[in-house]
Amino acid sequence: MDFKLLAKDTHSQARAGEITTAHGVIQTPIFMPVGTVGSVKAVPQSQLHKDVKAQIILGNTYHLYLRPGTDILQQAGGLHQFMGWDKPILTDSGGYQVFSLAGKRKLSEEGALFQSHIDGSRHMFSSETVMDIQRKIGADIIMAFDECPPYPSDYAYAKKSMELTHRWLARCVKRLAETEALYGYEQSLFPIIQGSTFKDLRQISSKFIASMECDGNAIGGLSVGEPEDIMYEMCGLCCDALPQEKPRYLMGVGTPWNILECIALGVDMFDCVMPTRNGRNGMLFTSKGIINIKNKKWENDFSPIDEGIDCESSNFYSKAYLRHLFVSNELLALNIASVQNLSFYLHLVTQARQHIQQGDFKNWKDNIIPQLKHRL
RNA sequence: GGGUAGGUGGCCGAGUGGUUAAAGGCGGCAGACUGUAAAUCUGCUCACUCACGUGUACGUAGGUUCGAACCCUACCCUGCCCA
Repeated sequence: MDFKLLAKDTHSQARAGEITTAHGVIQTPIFMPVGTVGSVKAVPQSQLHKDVKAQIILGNTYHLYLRPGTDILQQAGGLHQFMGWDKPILTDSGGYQVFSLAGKRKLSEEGALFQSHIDGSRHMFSSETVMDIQRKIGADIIMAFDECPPYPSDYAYAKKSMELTHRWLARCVKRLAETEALYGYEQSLFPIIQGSTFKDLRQISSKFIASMECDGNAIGGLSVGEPEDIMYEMCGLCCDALPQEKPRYLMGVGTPWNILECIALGVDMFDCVMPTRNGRNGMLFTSKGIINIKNKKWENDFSPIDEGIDCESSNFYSKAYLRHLFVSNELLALNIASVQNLSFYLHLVTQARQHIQQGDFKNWKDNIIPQLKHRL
């Protein structure tokens, strides 16, 4: 994997760059749609290409391991082949499931003992198993196994958890070095900064993560319920401590304005379930603001969903029609809303990139954010 | 004409003397959702009042009772069966 820094904003830390992987180029800053189980929910691969213009998508190690399982993925020749996606893929390690499935797991030095949310069966996830599974999935970018502590966490717990994540990281790096890619192309490991909302822990973690000299670095443990300003503070602090010449990935963030603010702090990559999940629940992100399409006020609004972006379904279908599909529980609603939101997110980061290259990103961002937050 | 079952809030449907402004579902109106256990979850949904509360409500009209959606009488209406 290769990262080229192409431009820097004049009044912020925002950067424009280019990541080159075995499956193609990613122009940063970038938003990566989440496709947990090998599917960006409700959106076919063809639309990810044509309408959303996704450059890279996410998969999840924990979920793919449980279903369809590594045997099937290996037989298919890896996740790219299996799902018919020839652009880059990033897999999360299952570290987030250590957090979100907290009730179904036991932590130890060795790793996390999970109870499957599907059938209750028990599975041990460790640095080694997670690296091996990600070899079999075959994503271009793979994530280190980490613990994502909840918010709020007390200092002692946050420190202990961070140190565990660091020890797990060392094991991930070692395991990856001892094994080979299965499908003939390189896989890059990204380590993850933790440290909850404590500045000194974030500093320590950033330094440690950077010292591993991986191809890129990730900021984890944010957007788990903490106030936005704390998230920005932690994010900025991590970015400042990370090397310039490597991509920075802020995991799980966020709203459109979160993304712009964090681009300004120096983040290059984002992922979030918000555009897809909230879309399926009737919340639309558009270039004019936020729409709850189930609300009665859209009943007879026959204007296009969002004319501000270059996406066929956003221009073709009306708000009134999409509302009708939601109210009628029609499956097409889920697709249109998800495609709208993802297209908007990708459009937003593309615009951000252009403004960074022009050097006026900060000004543009400050002007556009009130509009992004505006509820229509 | 005879018999029989039944008429409950926008709809369907529980409830058969007090704890019932009336279960539950649907429909309706809002809100939440941030490395996906999520096509999910949470409120509200008779009227007036910020609220305490008050007033109307279980086909209609009477009656019994301290007290009725629930018991009695008459009437109206609906489904089904027989002529």
